[in-house]
Amino acid sequence: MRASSSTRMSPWVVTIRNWGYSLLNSARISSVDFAPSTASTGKVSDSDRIRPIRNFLIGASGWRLVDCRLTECKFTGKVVDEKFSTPHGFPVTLRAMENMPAITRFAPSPTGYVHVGNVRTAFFNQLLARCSGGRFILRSEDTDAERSKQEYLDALLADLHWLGLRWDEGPDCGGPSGPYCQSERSGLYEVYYTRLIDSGDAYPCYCSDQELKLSRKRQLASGRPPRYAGTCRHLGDQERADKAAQGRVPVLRFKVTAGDSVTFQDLVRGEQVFARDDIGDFVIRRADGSAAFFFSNAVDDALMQVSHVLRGEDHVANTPRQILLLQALDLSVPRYGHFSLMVGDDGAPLSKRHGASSLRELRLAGYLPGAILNHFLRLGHKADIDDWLDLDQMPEHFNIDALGRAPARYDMDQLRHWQKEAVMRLSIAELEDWLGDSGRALIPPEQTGAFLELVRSNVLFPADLQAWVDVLYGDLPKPGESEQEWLQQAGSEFFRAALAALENPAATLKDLTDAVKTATGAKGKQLFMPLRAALTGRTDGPGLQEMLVLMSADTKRKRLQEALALGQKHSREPLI
RNA sequence: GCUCCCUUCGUCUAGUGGUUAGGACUCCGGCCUCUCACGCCGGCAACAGGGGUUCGAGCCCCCUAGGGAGCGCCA
Repeated sequence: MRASSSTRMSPWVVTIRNWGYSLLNSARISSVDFAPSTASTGKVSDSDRIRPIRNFLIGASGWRLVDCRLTECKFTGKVVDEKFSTPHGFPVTLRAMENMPAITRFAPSPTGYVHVGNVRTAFFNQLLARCSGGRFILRSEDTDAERSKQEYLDALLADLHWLGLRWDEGPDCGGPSGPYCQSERSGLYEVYYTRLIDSGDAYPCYCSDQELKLSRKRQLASGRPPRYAGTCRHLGDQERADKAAQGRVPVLRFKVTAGDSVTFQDLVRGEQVFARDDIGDFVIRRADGSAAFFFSNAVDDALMQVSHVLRGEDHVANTPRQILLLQALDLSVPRYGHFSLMVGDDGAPLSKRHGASSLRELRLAGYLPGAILNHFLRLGHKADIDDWLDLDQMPEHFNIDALGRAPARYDMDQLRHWQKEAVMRLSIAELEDWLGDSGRALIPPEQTGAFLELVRSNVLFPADLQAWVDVLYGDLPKPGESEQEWLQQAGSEFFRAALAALENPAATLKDLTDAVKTATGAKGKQLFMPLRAALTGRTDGPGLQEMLVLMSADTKRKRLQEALALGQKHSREPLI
């Protein structure tokens, strides 16, 4: 969904909080809406936006104002602050944020089926792009030739597509900044390696795996954090030649020189400060010549003009490295935002034992895209409404400021709730897909629609639907305990009477109950439950009359006969 | 080991010094109803603990506990 910011001018919402000692003053002004009066003239300047609000505030002289913020915008753009004082001398800050299109990306490694945590990342990035009228890019980070597989990339694209996500640029659809697989971009990286080497920001490192491990161990043992010791930093040409002559193949390391700390404004966590001493020199090109994550990820973001990098918390500490790298290369630095990771229902990191951890598994289990999306929209993110949202409505309810900093538990109860909602919104055609060939074969075509409408509120997954197909058109499973109880309680007279009423194939539920009532005197639950149990094999489900209409006379007769047989076998026949 | 981050009902969360701490899911009760579900109405249920600061703390500061992340030729 694309919305240009000029046509999408919803009223600005101003929240005003008052401040004072008196309880009489403790009421809260909720919010005030301002329709931008100059919207029709096209471009609206910031001062035009702020003026009516300021006039209002000054007019509201009964209030002591501390802070007044414009919160209409969905994400942080250019921030315009205007400070002034009320007649009471309290300072007021107006903060207007100008909407800017965000170019976002999702950059997975195709080393397996896409994990639900990554799916949420992709989803949030798409929402951020859509809510600002920007672009969403999909980039495959397949630099690890060992683990990356084409089949996983195909599966990833298919699964995300199934979910309903759409990207404007990607490996399957191309785009202006291609190629979109890093394995095909190595040529592009050469110029940047060279630039870093020439500027002295990168150097070859000949340390072996063992040497590095040993060094790390030593540092750890002496209570210091494990960092690259800088062994190869100051190697002279001769030393390098010697190492090379020994057959050592160097990696390329980025040099993090001592200096001021690296600072950036995180979109969700606020200011982040990292001491340069805490960042060791890191590898940007492996011995086999392939690009390391820090490098290719950051360089590609810049080359693809990504404006906002929204990713999981696990990348926070990577960010200063990437910023340093981009600055050294004189490439543009995107805004970064790190939201909390998703954890299992026990608070531990998501893993196999928490059940479905890949999107593929959820899909196979029968979960619907809308259910997953509605759940994710509210996991670690506060949507401004609790009701169901269609995918195309979601961008306007996404807010980067509403992203959480605390880990969010992935809760199946909540997912099931959204699944229920999703099933209720399925079209008949979509429900029909759930039937499968075996189900379709059993149902008379003219009844399909009525059947699906009838049972949908009792269905969560395709298997449930299949069960109802069997109830109405197929064979019943062995009756459960509570069903048996009802059948035995009713006795044979009960079912003989029902069977007699079925002589008329068009007999309604009322016809049946009338006949049984007359014969046995049963009423209420004693009357209906045995009938339900006998005819459907279960004590729950849609309206019995509605089901009877769809069932064939044969089926009904057969089931009553079975109930009769069971009743005769088990019940104590009346002595008279 | 070191650095950083997080902690409000069982769960997802609202909350930016004065709130009867709000909503959603789950659960329970009621209505509807032949049953279950749907729907509607209602209920249970939380500020991790301890110290400060303040007239007043869920919100600010410190400590403790618990959880998470990072410190790779993984991404």
